[in-house]
Amino acid sequence: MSEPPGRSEHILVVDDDARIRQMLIRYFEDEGYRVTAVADGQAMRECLDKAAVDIILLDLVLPGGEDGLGLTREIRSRSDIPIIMLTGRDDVVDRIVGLEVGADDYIAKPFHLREVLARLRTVLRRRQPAIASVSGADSETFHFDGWRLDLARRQLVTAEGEEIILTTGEFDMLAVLAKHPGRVFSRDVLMDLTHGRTLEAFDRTIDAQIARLRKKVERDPKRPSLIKSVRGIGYVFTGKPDSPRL
Amino acid sequence: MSEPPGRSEHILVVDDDARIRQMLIRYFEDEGYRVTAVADGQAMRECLDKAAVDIILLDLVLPGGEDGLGLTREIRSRSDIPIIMLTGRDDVVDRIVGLEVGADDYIAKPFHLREVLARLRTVLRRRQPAIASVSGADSETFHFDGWRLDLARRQLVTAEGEEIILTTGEFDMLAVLAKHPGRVFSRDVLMDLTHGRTLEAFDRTIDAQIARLRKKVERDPKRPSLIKSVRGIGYVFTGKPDSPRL
DNA sequence: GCGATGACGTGACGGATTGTAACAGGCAGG
DNA sequence: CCTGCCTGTTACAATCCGTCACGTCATCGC
Repeated sequence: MSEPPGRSEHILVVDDDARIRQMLIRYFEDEGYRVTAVADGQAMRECLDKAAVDIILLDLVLPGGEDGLGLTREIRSRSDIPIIMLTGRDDVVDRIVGLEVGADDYIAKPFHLREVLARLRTVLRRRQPAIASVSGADSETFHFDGWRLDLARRQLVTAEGEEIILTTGEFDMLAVLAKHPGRVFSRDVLMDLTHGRTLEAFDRTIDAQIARLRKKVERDPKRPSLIKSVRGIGYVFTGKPDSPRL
Repeated sequence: MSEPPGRSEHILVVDDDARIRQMLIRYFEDEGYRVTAVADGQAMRECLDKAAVDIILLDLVLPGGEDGLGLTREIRSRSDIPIIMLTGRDDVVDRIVGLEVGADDYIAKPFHLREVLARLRTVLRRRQPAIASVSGADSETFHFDGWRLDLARRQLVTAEGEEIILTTGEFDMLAVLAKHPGRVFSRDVLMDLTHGRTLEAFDRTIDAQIARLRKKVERDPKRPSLIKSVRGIGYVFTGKPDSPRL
C-alpha cells in the first residue's frame, strides 16, 4: 500500500490516443508514480534510451505501421522491463501472442483505472521468473518425437523437416497442450486458454478443433499418439519431449 | 453418499473472503471431507507445518503482499500437494502463469460448488506429473515381462514392440495395478483410485473393467498371468518387473 | 459327495461420451 | 461484392463403460 520511500516507479505509456495518455498520466501521478506518455514506437525508443523505465503500458494497435506485438518483441530482445499490453476487448489471439512474445500482462479496453493500477502493482511485484521462461529470446521452442514447435515463428516442423501448416486456432491449441506434456486439460481450461471464454453446455468447439488438429499432426488420426483423449475430462499431450537442441 | 470409511481427505482453503471460506467449509464437510480454512499465506504455512493436507484450494489474490502465484511456487519448491487455484473471471494471464508455476488446475470465480467438487475429485484422482515430467525424468515408465507401460505417453507396448490400444479406463486401471506389483487391491480401493468414487453394493464396475482389460493384455484371458483375482478381496498385478532398461 | 451359497467371468444392452463430416456464418483479401 | 479459408455448430456414427443377467466355479456345512 505505501509507496517505496526512496523514489517512485517510472511508468512509460505508449498510446496514440491523447485522451487515454492524459487520463493515465493524471491518475498515476496522483498515485505517486512518475509517468511519461508517448504516442508511437519511435518516441518510445527515445524515452527508453534516455530514461530509466520501470514498466511499460503499451497499446496493441499503433499508427505508423508498428504495433504493440512488434515493439514488445523488440523490447524483449534487449531488456526485461515489465510490459502490460492494452488490447481491444476481444483480441484473444493477440493477447496470447502478446504473452508468448513476452508481455507480462494485458488489460482489455475499455478499462477501469483502478484495475490498471492493480495489475500494474501485481506485475511489478511479480516480475521475477513467471513468464521469465517465456522471455528468453527464441527459447520458446518445443521438441518432441523429433518434431519442432516454434512458438515465436508459430510454425511446426516434422522430424523429416517438413513444415505443417496450422491455422491460428490449431496452433494455439497445440501450443497450450505441448507446453505441458502429460498434463490432462479439461475442455473448460482449454476453452479458456485458447479462446478466453467459458465453455457452454453441449459445446463441441474443443472437440472439433482437436479433431482438425489431429488430422494434421497425427500419423493415424484414429489412433492418436500425440494428443490423447481422457474420457470424461479432456485431452492430454503425450508426445515425448526430446532433449532440446539437437 | 457414505463416508469413505478409513479417513477423509483433508482440504486446505486459503481465501481472504470469509463468506467464501464459510461456504466451502460447509459444502465440503457435508460431502465428507475435512476442511481447514485460513485467510492468508502465513496461516497457510502454519497449517501445512502441523497438519497433513491432501489438497489446497488457493485464492489467487490475497491481502498482505502475498499472492497465490508466489505461494504456489513456494509450496511447489518443497512439496507435491495438489493445488487448485481460484481466480477472477478474466485473469487469463494469471491462470497461464499459475499452471506454469505448478498449480494443478484452476477455477474461475464465481464458481458452482458442484464444479469445485468435481475438479477437486479429478485432481485428487489423477495427481498430475505437472511440470515435473518436463524435466525428462521418465521414471514414469514400467517394464514387466518385456512389456513397457509408459504413463506419460499413456501407451502400452508388448515385448514384440506392438502397441496395444487401451481406453482411458483400461489404462488407468492397469496403471494403478502395475505401479504396485504383488499388492492386492480391493475393489473399493480400485474404484477410488480409478474413478474417484466409492463402491456401491453389488457394483460390478471393477469386474467388468478388469475383464475388458484382460481381454486385451492377457495371452489367455481364461488363465490370466498379469492380473490375477484374489477371491473375496480383489485383484493383484503379477507381472514380473524387468530391470528397467540397461 | 452334494447341494447351497456366494463370488467371479463375461456377453449383451443402452445411455453417455467422443469422433467427425458437413454446413454456414464470419472475416480477410482482392 | 466475390472468394476462399477458418471455425462454431449441428447431426450422426463410433466407442466406451456401467448395469444387468446368467453361467461357472470355489467353498462350506451336512
